[in-house]
Amino acid sequence: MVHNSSRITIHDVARAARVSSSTVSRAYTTPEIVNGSTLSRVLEAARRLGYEPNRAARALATGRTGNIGVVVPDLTNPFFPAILKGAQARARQMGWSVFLADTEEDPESEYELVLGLAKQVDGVVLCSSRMAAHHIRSLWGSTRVVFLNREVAGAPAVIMDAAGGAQQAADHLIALGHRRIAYLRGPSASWSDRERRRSLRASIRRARVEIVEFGPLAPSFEAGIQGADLALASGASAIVAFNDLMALGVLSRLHDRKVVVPDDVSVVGFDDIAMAVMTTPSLTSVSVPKEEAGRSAIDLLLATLLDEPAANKRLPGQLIVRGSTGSHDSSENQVSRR
Amino acid sequence: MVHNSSRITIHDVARAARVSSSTVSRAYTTPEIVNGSTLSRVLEAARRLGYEPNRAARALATGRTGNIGVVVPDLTNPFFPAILKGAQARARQMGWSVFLADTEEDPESEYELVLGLAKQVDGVVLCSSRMAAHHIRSLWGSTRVVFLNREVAGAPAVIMDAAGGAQQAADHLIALGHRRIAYLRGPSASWSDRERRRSLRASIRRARVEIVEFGPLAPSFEAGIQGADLALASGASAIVAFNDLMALGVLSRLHDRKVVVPDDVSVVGFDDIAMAVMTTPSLTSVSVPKEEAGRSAIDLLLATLLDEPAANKRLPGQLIVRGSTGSHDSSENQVSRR
DNA sequence: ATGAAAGCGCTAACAT
DNA sequence: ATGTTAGCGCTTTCAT
Repeated sequence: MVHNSSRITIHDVARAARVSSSTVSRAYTTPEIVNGSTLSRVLEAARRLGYEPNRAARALATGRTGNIGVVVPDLTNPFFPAILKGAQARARQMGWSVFLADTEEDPESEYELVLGLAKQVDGVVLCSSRMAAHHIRSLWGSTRVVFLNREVAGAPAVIMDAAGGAQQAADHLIALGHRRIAYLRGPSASWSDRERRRSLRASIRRARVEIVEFGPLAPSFEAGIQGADLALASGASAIVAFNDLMALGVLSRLHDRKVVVPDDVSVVGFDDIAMAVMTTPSLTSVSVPKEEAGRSAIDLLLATLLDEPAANKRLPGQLIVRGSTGSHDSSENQVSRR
Repeated sequence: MVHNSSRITIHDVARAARVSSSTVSRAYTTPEIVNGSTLSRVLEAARRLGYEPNRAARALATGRTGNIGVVVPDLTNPFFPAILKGAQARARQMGWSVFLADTEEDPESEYELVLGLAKQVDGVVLCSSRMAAHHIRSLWGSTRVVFLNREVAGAPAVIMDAAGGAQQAADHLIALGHRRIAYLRGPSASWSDRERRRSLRASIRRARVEIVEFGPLAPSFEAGIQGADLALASGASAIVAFNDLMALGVLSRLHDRKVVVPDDVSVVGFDDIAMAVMTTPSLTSVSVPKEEAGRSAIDLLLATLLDEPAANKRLPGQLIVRGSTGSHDSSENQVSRR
């Protein structure tokens, strides 16, 4: 019976504070233009009554929801919860709520999903988006979009320097003496995958090594198992996997196949386990600041939403944050990884 | 400039279909009471114009948001993303959106958070809630609540038979010959932890074993490391950890301390890795259907929201789904784990 | 079965 | 600096 939520309205507060409802409204939206004493009177009354603005009403009146969406390919991939955690925390801190969506690694449903989300949010963060380019373009009219770990011409993005990581991994393996390195690819629609392949191939020019690629593969534990077999069959002595989940699959498979010859096989994943050398199971982790990335994405999105200049800025570490407008030469985007 | 979202309203559709806006509204909310031909005419017009009801307006008019909140202690704990994934998928499938919140394992902020969420959602799913009992009670007036892995008298809940799992683990270890078993406790506010301790202690009566407890500890990898040291110092030959994350920490620590004596130490965690025996690193996983649990929680919540009887029902496997009203004797709640 | 009209709680011109 | 007035887009009596 009792609609206990948001029971008391702006009018109740107005009455209690002996002002009009507009003043109460202003006290919340533009406190700087209301008289100091009236302001405190209103706020006090609101506090006393336990008033909280009704989000739906506000959304209807302003056209802004106060919500943002975060879209990930697969929540089960440990890479994304960390990002999501950072994003959610920051959003809340700024007074925004986050809607969550999991695309199940499907580019098509990612598009549908975001389209649906668009109606309930002011903007979305697309993490490791697999969306087709033309869909991305058609999205632009519906809502604000910030990408995380995907570069799209002219779109604001937070990226984790995938190329730099791959290069670092390759150098590491080459230094260990590996001359035939297998790369287990991720999803074909993955921007990070393209970057890593490019970077890996570039290392061929820097050293006498061979890169053998397998895939595209699903970014999963199971695919890692499969990839391990492929890689071993190819005679590679080192394996670079698209992400941690695959790397773990590789490790598991190597173990099952009793591949324990010291320094024989190295495995590298790209999330937390950036360096996982089989024979030294204490993993050297070159951890990417995922929560930080999530937070940055929110900051970038909010900047976009508040129509602040969204100035191009660079954050500490290997994160690259870019506004949508900046014309950036490529050297600017190559931030070395430390 | 162009507000591309939800541009066209119910009136546009009404005009196009030559009916009143009320009829259009009815076509969406109570199609059964509108004439078949008018209905299809309206729907067709809506489709043609690409009409989508405005959620904010609907929320304002009805008082229902169409959103539900899912609250977890820590997204970084791999246990929760899986649940969340299931929950989110089911919610979307039923036309609901999910708001996400991470409490950072803090009971106080969990309460504040849910209180905040309550205004934007029709109900919440509290996963492994650490909330104080009196806060839970005071919440009842604000929003509908369904618990996941926590029993609260009279509250609807989906639980994963923590006690049964612990018993199974203990029996397993006892069968292996262990006589001094360490239990690394989880957070003190955890219902699952209480259940497991209770169940573990019960095993003392079934066999001549000793249970030594350590904690409460944070449900983290780091705490697992710490716990491993404590357990080893106590002379225990088997370690049961509150959850997978801790178990992994234990495994890591044991490895670092070169505890590799065959059959010397066993480690058991409770999430995916229900049975992880050190000397047989291929983990025997008694996986709990986490996504299924998430889905069930949504189903239960929606049933509550739709004022359907929320009949007590039991799902396949070790999941126990309970409505809020059922007076259940304890034997009913003890569902054996398979 | 359908239409007319009031109103959900808030914001945003437009006065003053 | 504050009050008045119209809506925002939908649902929902109440008529018909």
